[in-house]
Amino acid sequence: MDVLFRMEKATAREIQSEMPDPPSYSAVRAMLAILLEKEVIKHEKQGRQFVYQPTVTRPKAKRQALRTLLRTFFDDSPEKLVASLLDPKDQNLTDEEIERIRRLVDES
Amino acid sequence: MDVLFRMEKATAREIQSEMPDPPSYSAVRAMLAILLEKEVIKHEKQGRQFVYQPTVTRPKAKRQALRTLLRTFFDDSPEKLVASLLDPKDQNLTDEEIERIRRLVDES
DNA sequence: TGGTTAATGCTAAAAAATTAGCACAAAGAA
DNA sequence: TTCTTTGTGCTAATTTTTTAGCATTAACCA
Repeated sequence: MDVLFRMEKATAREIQSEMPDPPSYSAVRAMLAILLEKEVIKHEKQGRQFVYQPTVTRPKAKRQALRTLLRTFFDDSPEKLVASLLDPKDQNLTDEEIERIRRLVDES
Repeated sequence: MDVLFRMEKATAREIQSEMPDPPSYSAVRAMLAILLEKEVIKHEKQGRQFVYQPTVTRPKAKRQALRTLLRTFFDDSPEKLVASLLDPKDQNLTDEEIERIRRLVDES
């Protein structure tokens, strides 16, 4: 699902190639069939092949992922998350990036 | 693993109770045995029962999770992540929280 | 056009995960 | 102490996932 959320749309082959420790092509297809059945993803025929994409919209998935991350690692504190972003131990932001973030926060 | 990262340590029973759509207690125990075998988690006896915890340190897992989130939903752009935090559509921060984030960014 | 490649539909087997449940032991309560 | 509760160690059965591989068909290319 991570691959699909990142790519938005992808074929079975593409999904497999983007997966870390990819299982066999058969396994990927079987999994996609399961996800289709659960209506977690949908597919549409594009020429000869199927293109898969998540059923949930990307913004919704994004909100959910953000919420889960906050809950799991940041005690539900957005501030702690930002602190992590700024911490050179966690991320490696350039001065320019930090400056852009500063402007962003100042504007709100 | 989300549960374990959030709780830091937990018994099989606790893990099960914190899981969304929890499987059977047997399944949880079986899964923990698999994770132990893969050395993804470790356990120590505490009185009569086992307390489980991830093998990877929390900071390391946190960094990894943050990187994955950035990659999956924010084009590897920390700025976009912060924008999402500030966007009332995504998160609902109080003015005070935003102010604290502003101070944080200004100080760095 | 004809041949090759590559995608899906299917099937069947193997591997892995999930489940229930029992024996045993330790902790706690009456 | 004795009884009850609760957690682990196991086992076995069921269910689910993973895998390989073949037939068929559509797209592509020389």
